[in-house]
Amino acid sequence: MSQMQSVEKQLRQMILGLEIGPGEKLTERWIESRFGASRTPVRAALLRLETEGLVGRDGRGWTVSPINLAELEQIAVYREAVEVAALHLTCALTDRSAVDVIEAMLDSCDTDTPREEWHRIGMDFHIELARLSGNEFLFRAVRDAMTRLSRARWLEVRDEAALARAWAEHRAILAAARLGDADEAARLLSVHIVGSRDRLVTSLANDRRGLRARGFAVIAA
Amino acid sequence: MSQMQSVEKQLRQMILGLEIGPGEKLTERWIESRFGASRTPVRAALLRLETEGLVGRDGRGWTVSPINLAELEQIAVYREAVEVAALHLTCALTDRSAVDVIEAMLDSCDTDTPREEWHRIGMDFHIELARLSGNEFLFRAVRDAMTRLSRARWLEVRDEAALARAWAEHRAILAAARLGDADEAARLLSVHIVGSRDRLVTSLANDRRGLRARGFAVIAA
DNA sequence: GATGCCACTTTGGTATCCCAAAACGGTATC
DNA sequence: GATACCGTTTTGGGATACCAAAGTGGCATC
Repeated sequence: MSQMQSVEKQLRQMILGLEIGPGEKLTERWIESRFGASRTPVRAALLRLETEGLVGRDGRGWTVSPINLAELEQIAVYREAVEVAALHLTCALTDRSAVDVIEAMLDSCDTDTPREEWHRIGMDFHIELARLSGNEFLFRAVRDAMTRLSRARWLEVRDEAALARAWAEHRAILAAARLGDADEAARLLSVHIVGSRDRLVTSLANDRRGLRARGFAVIAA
Repeated sequence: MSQMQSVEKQLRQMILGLEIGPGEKLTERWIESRFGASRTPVRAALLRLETEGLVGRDGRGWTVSPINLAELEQIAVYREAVEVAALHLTCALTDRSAVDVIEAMLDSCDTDTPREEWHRIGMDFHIELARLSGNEFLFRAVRDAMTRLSRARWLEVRDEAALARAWAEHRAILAAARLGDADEAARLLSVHIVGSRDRLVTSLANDRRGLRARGFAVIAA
């Protein structure tokens, strides 16, 4: 793997894993020494992460994107549009057996499963469901949206009740999709996305003080 | 403006204007000498254009993305999802007077207007309409989708009848939006997008031979 | 004439150097 | 103690040097 890909991957992982806090300043030289690469691949990685919305410009320098509650709300609307469209396509397929694979993903989580797994699979559910549509653009849109939501979702995953609820909703969506009931599946998906957004924004707004205390920049809605 | 932005802008313009043909090979050294910049800004520009889908990797090197009919069809589905969602938001606004500005854009085109203007305004109609929604993600999705469609649309703009039809459909969409009739506006928009896609793919499939003769790579649906 | 092979060239990936501008820090001044 | 000023350091943007690998062309061979 090229250095550029390596730096990009590791830096993304650190940002998404909150090892580098939202709002934190980044310098190309720090990344360079941290990962043992020269500035050329570092700059390439930063340019990519910028288009993903994970880092941004702060004047002349670089900053890890803050958690932005207004942005989270807009992403939910965006997700609703693209995920519902993808789900309609999937329900129109004659062979919808692939939903079983996604159901198996959900099943693989139990009480012994670490938080990181719940977090990842909660996102992959939506991403893989979108992939089934066969539309590359809808798929990428969902994947990119989930990436942007990833950091904020670390909070939701700490709430057992919210997690159980999300999994139940995921299963209901799959059940409707398996039957080919596009309208019902889409309705359930919309409710799920809007509900998740509300719970997420509410708990973030409540925890805002705590997040700030951890040095995380949080921008209000 | 930085060299990077300058190179990116000029290269994008050359690609979108078909001055560099779809499928053509690019070397960093050629771009470097063509625009009088060093490889650093050239590289940054290529990385950006790659995320826009205008250039891609061909093994180790760079290639101007070919015209891909299958991709055009998928983009239409994606556009339909995001543009309809944006239009619903716009129709829900209490102040929809901004649609008049968009109508004025359409009015500015007459028989004396050069093809380039029709082409640009035909895209801006959709982009600006999405911007009215106030949702940054829907807006960017539409803008990026139109960018990807831009090159293929050069063909449609040569067809007077198609142009007149598109403009009439644009006006009908605005009329429904002005009244706040979201469902009717969305229906008209869907019909417009699907119809445009069909006409575009059909004429591209027909002209495929001619395009190939001009050295343009065209990938079938 | 077709084909395999080798030397040379070109190319993207990387490291490093230079520069102007911005950020920082210390000091003198009020 | 606050503040304005100036020299130093740091930083991102750009240019260039170097390298390994892929590509190219010509020559020898069959």
